[in-house]
Amino acid sequence: MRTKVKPTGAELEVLQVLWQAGPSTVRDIHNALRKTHSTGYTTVLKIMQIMHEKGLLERDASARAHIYASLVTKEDTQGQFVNDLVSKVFAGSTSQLVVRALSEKSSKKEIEEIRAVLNRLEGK
Amino acid sequence: MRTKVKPTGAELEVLQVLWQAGPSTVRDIHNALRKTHSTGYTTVLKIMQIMHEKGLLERDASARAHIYASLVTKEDTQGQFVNDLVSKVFAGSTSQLVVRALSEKSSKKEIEEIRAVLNRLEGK
DNA sequence: CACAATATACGATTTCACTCGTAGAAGTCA
DNA sequence: TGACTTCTACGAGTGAAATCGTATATTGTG
Repeated sequence: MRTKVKPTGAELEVLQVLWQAGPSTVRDIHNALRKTHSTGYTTVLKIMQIMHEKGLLERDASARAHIYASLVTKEDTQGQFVNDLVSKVFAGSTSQLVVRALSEKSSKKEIEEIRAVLNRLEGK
Repeated sequence: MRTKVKPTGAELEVLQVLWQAGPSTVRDIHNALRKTHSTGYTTVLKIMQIMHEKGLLERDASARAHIYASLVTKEDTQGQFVNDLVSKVFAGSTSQLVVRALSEKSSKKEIEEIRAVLNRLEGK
């Protein structure tokens, strides 16, 4: 059963860091995001608190600096976004999404990667 | 050159109707949306006025009931959403998006459709 | 012509995402 | 201990999206 909560843009960025770095403090996340963004510390704190309320993150509050961890996987979340896009923009057709994705950007390397995925799926 | 304005959710629904039905009045759009939604007439009107201001729609105001038409194509708009998703959720990797899309839903028919697209892109 | 129906225009409201400032608790260290 | 630093909690403000009510103009109809 998949989570019903779809992360917002800012929440997604927090999740990206957590997926990559594992359980982290607000300070950790803020430092990671600082490299590309200019959001204040308390902003990140607030977002993570809300994510905790929503059930996106779990929190270990035993230390002074709470440690947050993601409760949703990268795969599930990506799937959520894909399904949402397919239903809202592509009338439910996954293949239409793929067609559009391929005609937007299509390096030879990516096309080969995708062909390999297809072969794997069909081989079963 | 592609438009920079990304339609919102409600705006997208108006566009879907316009792409399918061609130039229409607010009444037309509202009737079409009524089947699945329960938004009031003036809500649709307001949204379309804003879309006109944003440059998403053109408007023929010569008759009393203005006739609106889309200024953006379905293909460009779909591409906008796909590119946005790829950059925000898939770290810029189109193939990762495709992989995820295929593992979410993958009927045999859709896989074949996608393979056909790949063949066309690669020049066979 | 007068009335009802229907159009646009405009503004107010609500909700949500995001932002940040400030207060106060809890550690750090000279 | 006292002065900093670094946490969390909390509330408030901003802006965008979406909603709808009301006013006013125009059209059609009896």
